[in-house]
Amino acid sequence: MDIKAMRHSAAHIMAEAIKELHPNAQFAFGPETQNGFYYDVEIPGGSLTNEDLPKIEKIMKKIIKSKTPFHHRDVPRDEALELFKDQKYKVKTLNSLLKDEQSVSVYTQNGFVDLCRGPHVENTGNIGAFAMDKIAGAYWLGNAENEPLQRIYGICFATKEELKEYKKLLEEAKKRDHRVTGKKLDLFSFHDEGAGFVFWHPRGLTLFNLMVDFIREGYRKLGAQEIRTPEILSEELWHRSGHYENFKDDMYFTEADERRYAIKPMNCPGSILIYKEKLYSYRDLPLRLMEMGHVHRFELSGVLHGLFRVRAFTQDDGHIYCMPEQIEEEIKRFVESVFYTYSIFGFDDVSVFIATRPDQSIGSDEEWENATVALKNALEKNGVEYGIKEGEGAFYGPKIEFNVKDCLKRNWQLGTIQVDFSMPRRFDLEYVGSDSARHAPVLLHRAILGSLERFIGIYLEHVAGALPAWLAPVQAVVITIAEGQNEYARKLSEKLVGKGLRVETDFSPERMNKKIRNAQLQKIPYMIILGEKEVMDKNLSVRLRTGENINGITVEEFVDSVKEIIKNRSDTLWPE
RNA sequence: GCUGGCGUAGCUCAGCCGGUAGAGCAGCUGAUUUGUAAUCAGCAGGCCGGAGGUUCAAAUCCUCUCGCCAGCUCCA
Repeated sequence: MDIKAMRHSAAHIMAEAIKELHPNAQFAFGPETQNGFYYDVEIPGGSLTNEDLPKIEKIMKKIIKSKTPFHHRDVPRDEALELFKDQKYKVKTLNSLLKDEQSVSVYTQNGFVDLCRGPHVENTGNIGAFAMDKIAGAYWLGNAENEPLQRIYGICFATKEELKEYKKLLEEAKKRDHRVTGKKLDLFSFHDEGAGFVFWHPRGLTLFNLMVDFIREGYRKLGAQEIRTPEILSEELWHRSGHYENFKDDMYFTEADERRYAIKPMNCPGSILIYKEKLYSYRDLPLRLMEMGHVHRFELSGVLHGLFRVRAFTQDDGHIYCMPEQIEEEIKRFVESVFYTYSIFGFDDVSVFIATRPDQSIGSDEEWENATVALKNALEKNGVEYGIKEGEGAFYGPKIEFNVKDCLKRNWQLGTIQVDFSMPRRFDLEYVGSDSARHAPVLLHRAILGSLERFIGIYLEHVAGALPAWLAPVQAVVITIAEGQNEYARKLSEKLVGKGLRVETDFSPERMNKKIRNAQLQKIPYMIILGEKEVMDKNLSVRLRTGENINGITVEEFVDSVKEIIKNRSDTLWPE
């Protein structure tokens, strides 16, 4: 059965139910979604509330039970205008989107008529499992200047089992919320004094820095050299780069000595200034620079969301200056690096897209065409399958996007590599070719994780806070059973720290059980339990976070095993 | 930014058709010295996000403001 048709049909049934409750309800659009459907409605002089959802659901069930057929017919536009004369949004649609159509498609069930292209299921009985979900605000045509509407969401699946599974995933996602994990594991916080700005706590910053180390290592392997550029640069620079006219509303500005400055929302202009420091030969290219660039963007208050959407973040931002014929090779190397990096984090389901020219953009048609073809060629020659995202490129050039699926099957866009012919021209970038003439290099913008902050949020949810040994801010905690072992524990801990491990001790006057519980809640990978026995035998009893016990090993055996796990960036805690 | 909801102890939350605040956990103190996810008891802790207003009286009602949450829109 076509799940899309089913969900879309469910939207019609919901509309019929709403019309039963509110005969004068005005319906806008009601499409299917990834997990169900919604319908945008306006209740003249009133509104729907959460209490209405069960009522709607009840009526929908009745309609489904009736197994009423969906009738399809094509009617002339004039007739449709008459038919929908009481539905102002349908009339608007007929007079805009469908204004050139001779006849339009109409579906009817139970006397409820809707302007709709279809397709639909045969009858209302063909709806699998559904549930009303929530009510949210929306606007006609998604524009806040237009009429406010209410978007009524439902979820719908072919079977009850799938619906149940989906609800379980939602619950699981709620449990894994990185904002909660961040608080519980004492990683980061947010404060009213700076909405959208992350405060990294000691443990969170340890994680952050370990991530940075790993990314740096990857970029080094790609032959990139790290730079750092200022966060405040003159406003004029941003006019030149084109960022000002495209994003001035989303930028922070400041002033000093009567000169206007912008807090950088992007790293490329800074990198470009370094490139312009000297004249490069074609032999120097590709020149690969990278920067852990801290950028500020004045995001709308309503979009802020934990680490996912912040107003200041760190990009693993790379800029490659190369000749056009080098693009393919650079993309090839980058793609390999991206897949490798994601696999280390346990993201094995990666999809690739090419995003093409958006409405608001700079550069000539020819440049866009060339750049887009270059991206396609690079992917095709490397056997990478990809989809197309029409009009979703950057304003200066097309891009390849890398999406991963996490363990809850949610999609996240992470990495990107973008071809840019525009910026080099705007900044008069040059290199001397083998023909002794000066040419403009191509600029490739690339990022593997995109935003470190956002990636950490995604990853925390992916692993539910249980960080692998190589990333755990505290790798092991030494837990004593009685005070008598504290001195020995202190020495042991110091020894382990000396070996390069991140180890803490728990000397709190609590029982061992409580200390273990606390360590478990902190998701610390290794708990070293010290009692009289271990002190006597000079060996260790290790409890893994998974609950498994490794008893009677020497300190050396422990260190070697953990170091091997860390070196391999393994997601298991103990060697096989 | 827009629509709707929310803001009470360090944390999670109760109290809210008005009569100046409560629980659990965490913290502190004392007792307990304990073998793989919470020992017991006591103590302390809050200008109820901020500013105005209504009222004899405001955590509770109203206005504004800041922040958070769910969406919309946006994302170089």
